Amino acid sequence: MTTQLKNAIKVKQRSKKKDGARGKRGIDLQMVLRERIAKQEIAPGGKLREQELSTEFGVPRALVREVFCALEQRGLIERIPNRGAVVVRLDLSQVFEIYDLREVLEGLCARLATQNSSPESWQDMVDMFEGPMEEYVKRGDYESFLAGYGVFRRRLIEAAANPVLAGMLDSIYEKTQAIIRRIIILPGRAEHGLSEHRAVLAAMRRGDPEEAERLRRTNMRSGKDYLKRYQNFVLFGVSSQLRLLAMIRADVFG
Amino acid sequence: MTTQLKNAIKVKQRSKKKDGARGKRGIDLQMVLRERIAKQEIAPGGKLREQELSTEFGVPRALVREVFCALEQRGLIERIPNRGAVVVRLDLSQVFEIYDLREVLEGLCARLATQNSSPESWQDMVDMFEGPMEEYVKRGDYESFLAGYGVFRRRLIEAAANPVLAGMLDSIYEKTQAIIRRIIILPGRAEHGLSEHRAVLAAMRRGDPEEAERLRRTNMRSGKDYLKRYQNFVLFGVSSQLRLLAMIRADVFG
DNA sequence: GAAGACAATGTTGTCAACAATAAAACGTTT
DNA sequence: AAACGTTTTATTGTTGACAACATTGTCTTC
Repeated sequence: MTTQLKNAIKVKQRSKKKDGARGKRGIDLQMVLRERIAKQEIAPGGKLREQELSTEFGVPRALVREVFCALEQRGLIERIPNRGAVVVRLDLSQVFEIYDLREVLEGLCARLATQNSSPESWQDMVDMFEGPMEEYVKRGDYESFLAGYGVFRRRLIEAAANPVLAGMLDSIYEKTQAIIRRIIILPGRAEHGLSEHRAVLAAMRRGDPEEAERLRRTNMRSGKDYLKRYQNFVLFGVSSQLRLLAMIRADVFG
Repeated sequence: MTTQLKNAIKVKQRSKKKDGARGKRGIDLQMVLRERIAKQEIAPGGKLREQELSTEFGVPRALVREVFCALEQRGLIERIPNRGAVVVRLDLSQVFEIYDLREVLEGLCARLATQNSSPESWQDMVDMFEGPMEEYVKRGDYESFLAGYGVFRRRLIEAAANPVLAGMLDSIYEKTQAIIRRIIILPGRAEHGLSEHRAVLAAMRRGDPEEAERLRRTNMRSGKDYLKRYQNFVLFGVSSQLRLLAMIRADVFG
């Protein structure tokens, strides 16, 4: 019976190095596909063929299949019986539903983050939103703005220290990423968002969790309102850019 | 090219009947396993062998594998490289994390449900919580109480009409189900819960979404507080029943 | 008698071939 | 020329065998 104990020890020692190495390829493939879907490199409704991906990435078809299973659970693709996998097409109502969810989840995230960390630790974020981010908005450099926002968001999630919450936020954020890129170019949205983020950060900087949650929620809700207002232009994309410009003029000058 | 059109029409006609029939076996297996895990028929840390399930249910091993993938995504099992799948073991901190989530999600659910339905439609629930449920609590019939609560909860989710929210609530509820069965037997918890549910229902009955959300959140939070108070007894189960009884006496008479 | 190497066993991961299905193309009939 | 049934093709779903791996038990050595 001593051998058993000994073996158990050996296992403990070995179990660490391999932990991360496993499904590596599978995770890689999943990440690539999630990115492609988020950036709409594969259009909504587009097909994903098993063999195609299998050969492209040099992984067994069974692995592609598993990745499909994971993506299906995340709600990014839909698998129909003998027809294969297609990227899900978000309709308007679903987007609003997701915004309702983001409202409460991001709110909770802000509250937890404020509770779990010292007020001073947010100073660098305050600085970022005072300086660089303001520049990005003025210049219309939305990519940099989004990148900065991404950093802020990840800091919040990390500080909240709630893995399940983190998973949920990830899974719905990637669904709306395509939409966000269209909202942010709307007239005044970036400026509005900037000041809202500053308000949230101010509450966090002074260590007020409840207020941070409340402000984050109104932030999300205003994003939803923007979407509601300009929904036609956001959803039907490039074809309506001209009409959008006309509407902006009417909105600003009218 | 007319043939193409014709075929397309044929497809539309046929596509309905088969939609639900597909992954039926897979979904079946998934449901069975989720139930077993929720009811702790498979203990936390227990192994799930692919071949074993494959033969037991008469399904191909690949299907078992897919189900495992889905369960892993839901966070019910964990798959380690070449060792197989084990039921995840919830530690205390995770349970509290999940309660934070339930607080905001069930709150949102109550708000949406109130917004989307007429106040009168909740009358039957009010009646249930006034009459039968009170009886169950008095008799200590916790199974019936839980069943009634389950009905209420499903009505809320259905009325909220937000599929993504529904999915999230399901996925975290089944994780806590085992815990809930231990909380409800705590001194005074069922009575407390009953009056809180009544308060939520009253707000819904008079069509006040914000108040319904607020009350539902305090309801969840009080559940969390109960858990925090009696955590030692809840987590370590039967072995501490005697100590629990002693504590109840101290709590009630002391 | 304990420590380490080594083979034995069972389980998962991978792969390739086959069957089932659905969409499309084709040909026939009216 | 349109409607219908049949065949063809492409793709997924399934099956079984095999390889890789981890764990356990045994054996040798000190």
